[in-house]
Amino acid sequence: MNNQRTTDYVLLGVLMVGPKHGYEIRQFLDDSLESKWHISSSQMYSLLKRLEGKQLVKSFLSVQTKRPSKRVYSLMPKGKEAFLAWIEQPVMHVRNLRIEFLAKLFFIDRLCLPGGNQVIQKQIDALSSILAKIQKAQSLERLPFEKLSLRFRQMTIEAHIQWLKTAVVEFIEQNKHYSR
Amino acid sequence: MNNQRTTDYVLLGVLMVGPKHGYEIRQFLDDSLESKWHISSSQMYSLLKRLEGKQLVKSFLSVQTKRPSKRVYSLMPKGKEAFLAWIEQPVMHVRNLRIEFLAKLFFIDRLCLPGGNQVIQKQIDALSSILAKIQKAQSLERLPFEKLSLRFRQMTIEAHIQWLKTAVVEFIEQNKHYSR
DNA sequence: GGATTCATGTAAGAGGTTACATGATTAT
DNA sequence: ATAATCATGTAACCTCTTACATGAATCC
Repeated sequence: MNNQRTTDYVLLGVLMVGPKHGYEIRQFLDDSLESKWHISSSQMYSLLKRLEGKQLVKSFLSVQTKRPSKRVYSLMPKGKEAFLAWIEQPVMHVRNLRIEFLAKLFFIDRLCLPGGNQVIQKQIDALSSILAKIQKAQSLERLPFEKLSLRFRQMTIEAHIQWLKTAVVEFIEQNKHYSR
Repeated sequence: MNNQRTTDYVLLGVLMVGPKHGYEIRQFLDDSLESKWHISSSQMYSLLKRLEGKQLVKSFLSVQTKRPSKRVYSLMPKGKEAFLAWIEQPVMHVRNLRIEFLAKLFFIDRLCLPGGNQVIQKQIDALSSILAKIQKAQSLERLPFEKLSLRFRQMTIEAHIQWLKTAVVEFIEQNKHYSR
C-alpha cells in the first residue's frame, strides 16, 4: 500500500555511493539502513531490472572465476537527477514520514549532500500547512468522534514538527564540517 | 502493506450493526468511516466471499423485482467473537495506530460496546512498553543518526499516548450514559 | 563434513487498486 | 434525454513477501 516507489529511490541512493551489484546493495542496506529499510532480495532484483528499463541505471555482467557472475549496477545521470529531486521533495503522507524522511536524512548524512537544513525546513513547512488545514477543520467540526480523529492527526503532526526542529539542531549542525 | 486483514474486521464490525448486502456496507463505510476507511468495492465483494468461506459470516440471495438481486450478509457467532477479540487486542504496529485504533473506537462508539476505557488503557500500556524499549535502546545508542531515528519513534509514541489519555476523558466519559 | 557466504533468480500468493461490464430504474 | 442510483462482479495490474532452486567456495 505502500510507499509509491520509495524503494526505487532508496536503491538509487545506495548506488549514489558507487556502483554495486545486487548482493552488495543488500549488504549495504542490511548494515546501514537495517532497521529503517528492509527489502526482500527477490523484489530488489526485479526493481533493479525495472530501473534499468527506465534508464535510471545501467549494468554490466562481471564474470568471476571462483564466484557466480554478478551484475554490477551504476547510476545514469537521469537516475542521479531523480534521486536528488526525491531528496528535496517533502513527504506529503504523514504516515510515510518516519520511513521515508528518515531514509532521506540517512542519505543526506551518508552522501554529505548539501542543503540538509533546507530539506528539513521544507518538510516542516509541508507539515505546517497540513496542520493548518486540520486546525481549520477542527474548528468547524461538531461530531465528537471526528474531533477526536482530527486531534490525533494534529498531535501527531505537532510531534513530528518538534522532532524535525531537533533534527535541524542536532543532526545538520553537527555535519556542517562535512559540507564545507 | 498493509493492515494484515484489518479490513476483514472492519467488515465484520459493519455487520455487527445488522445484516447488510455489499452495496449497503459500502454506503455505510462511505457515510460513517469515510475519511478513516476506504475500500474498493471489488475488494469488498471478494473479502465478503472469503469471510463466508471461513464461516465468520453467512449470506442469502435476496431476489428483487425492480432491482438487481442482492446478497445479504450477516454475522455468524464465530464472526462476532473474532470481531470482539480484535476490538480488545491493542494495535502493536505504531504505524497502524491511527487507521486501526480509530476504527476500533469508531465501533465501540457506534455499537455502544462496553469496556471502552479498558481498550484504551490496554493500548496505552502496549505503547508504554514499546516506549520503554525505545528508551532503553536510546541510552545505549551512540550513533547520532540512530539516536535521531529512535527519538522520532519516542516522540511519536509519546504524542499517541497523550492523545489516548484525552480520548479516555472526552470520548468514553461522554458515552457513559450509553453503556448504562 | 556441515554451515555459511556468495549471487541471482523463479513461482506463488497476499492484499490491495483501477478500469470496465452489465442492465434496469429513477431522478433531473 | 441523460445522469445517477442500485448491485455485483471480472480482469489486469501493482508492490511486496515467503519459499524455494542452484551451485561453487570457503570457514569451522
